[in-house]
Formats: sequence, C-alpha cells, structure tokens
Amino acid sequence: MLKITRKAEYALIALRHLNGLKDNQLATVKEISTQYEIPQELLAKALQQLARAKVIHATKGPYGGYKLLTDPNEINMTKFFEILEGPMGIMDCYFDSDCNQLNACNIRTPINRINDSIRTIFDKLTLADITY
Amino acid sequence: MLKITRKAEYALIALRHLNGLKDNQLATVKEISTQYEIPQELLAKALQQLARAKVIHATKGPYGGYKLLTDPNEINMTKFFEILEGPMGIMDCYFDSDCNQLNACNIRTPINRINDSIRTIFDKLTLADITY
DNA sequence: TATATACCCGACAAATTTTGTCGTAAATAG
DNA sequence: CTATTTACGACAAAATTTGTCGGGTATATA
Repeated sequence: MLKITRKAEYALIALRHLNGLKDNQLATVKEISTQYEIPQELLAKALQQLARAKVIHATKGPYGGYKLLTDPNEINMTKFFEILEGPMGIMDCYFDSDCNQLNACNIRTPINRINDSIRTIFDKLTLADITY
Repeated sequence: MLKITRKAEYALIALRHLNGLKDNQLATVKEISTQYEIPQELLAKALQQLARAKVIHATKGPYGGYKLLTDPNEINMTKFFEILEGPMGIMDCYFDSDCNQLNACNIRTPINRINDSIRTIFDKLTLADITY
C-alpha cells in the first residue's frame, strides 16, 4: 500500500530539478532523463500531464523545455499525485460510492477517517517541502 | 497511490467482525465471506496470514473458526498492512537501499520524511480505532 | 522556406501485481 | 469414520504499471 508509481517518482525528481533552475532557465525531458537515468518517454508523459494541469510550463522548439509555473509552495502533494495517479483514496468507495458488492460493509466510516488524515498530510506538503 | 489491496480490505472487514464477537465466540471464513459477500478463498488466505502472525487465533475442525488473539488496541495498522501487503513505504528504496538506477536520485531524503509521517499515522492507529 | 529541436498524444506491448480458484492436506468434534 | 474447518501451494485470469513506438504540432534559426 501507499506505494507511488514510477511515473510519479520520475515526475517528482523532475519537479525538484526544475525547482533548482535559475530564473528563466528551462530543462528538457532529454536532459532530465539522461541525468537521472529515467526512461525518456515515460518521463515525457508525466511532464505532459503536469503541463496540462498548469503545474509546469512547456516551451516548444529549439531551446525549449520546461519550467515551474507556480510557486513551489503552491504545489501540494495531493494535487500532484492526483494529477499523475488519479483520485487518492485507500479504497475506491471514498470516491465512487456505488459499491454494491459490500452493502454490508462495516468499515466505510473508519476507512474514510483514515483517508482524511492521510489527505491532510499531503495537502499540507508542498513541493517546497520536498525541495528541503 | 496509497490504495489498499482487496485482500487487506477483506481482512479489515473480518477483523472488525471478529472484534464484535462475544467472548469465546468464533467466526468461520464461510460465515464472514457470506455475510459480507467476499470471495471465500481470498479471505481465507488473508486470515491465514493473520493467524500465522498471531493477530488472530484459529481453531480447526467442526465448531472451529477464528477469534482475535490480541487486544484490539495492540493491533496497529502498520503491522496489519505489513503482514498482508509487505513493507509499507511509498518507494522501495525506503527498505531496499540498493537502488543503482537512480544513483543521482534527488528525492530520497524528502521521500523518507514523507514515509515517516505516514507510518506515524498508521503506527498510532489501532484496530480499536477502526472499530469506532 | 527548410531543418532541427522539443513538446504532444494515442495506441500498443511487456512486465508486474492483484485477484480469484483449485486441489490436497491436516486437525478435530461427534 | 465422516463432516467440518483451517493450511497452503500452485495456478489462471484480470488489472495495472511500465515502457516503447509512430506519428503529430510548434518554433527558433539559417
């Protein structure tokens, strides 16, 4: 449980890298994937998702690349993980409540309490915290 | 991320069920799987793992079944999940530190901090909390 | 305008993990 | 002896993750 996917891991590495850039400097997927030995295509996809979600900004063409779009303090980890991995809940019924299989389910309420406490941690955790 | 497996989910339902039994009463896999509409064999395996780990106690033969072995306050969720799902860390390198792929990894330290805070939550959470 | 660079995106294959099933064994109550 | 119930490993099916490929689009520069 609670393992993050490689894609998210790669994205986090990349975000931290972007966060270390000087103002107006860009980094390309190729650079990052080479430096950290990450499969280029997979990292590319992750960054595309983050770009779509406006967490980072993409510049196309030669001398293009990515940079952070928002303040590192604004990027919280709940958002980050939900962009890359979808809804973050320890059971699906936290989001989809049409679970007919367990209509006699006896753990829904406590499970939701656990979910809430974990989400609270990730809500408070920003990219800035990851950076140091 | 942080989704629990069905097996763990089923086990949690069963544990809560066992916790509701009167003293010296037992519940069989069959009963539980029927009542909560859970695949019997899968639940059986989960309970076998918990029995091996001495969280519950098994009685074989007719009129047999399972009951809790320890005080619900003693069963913490870190232990519970690690019995059923193995080491609980958001990245494998929290446990296996022989990751040669990312020797330039820039997120190990912050990732471990995150791990620790999640583990703290689960350490403090017992079956008694799940029960209410 | 042509070219090289870099992001964009969907479809696909391979690998891994999860989920569920089956057969057999061992213990035990009656 | 028989029916019940746990124990356990092997296996198959399903789902998910991981990685690859082949096309796009945008753009800086010559």
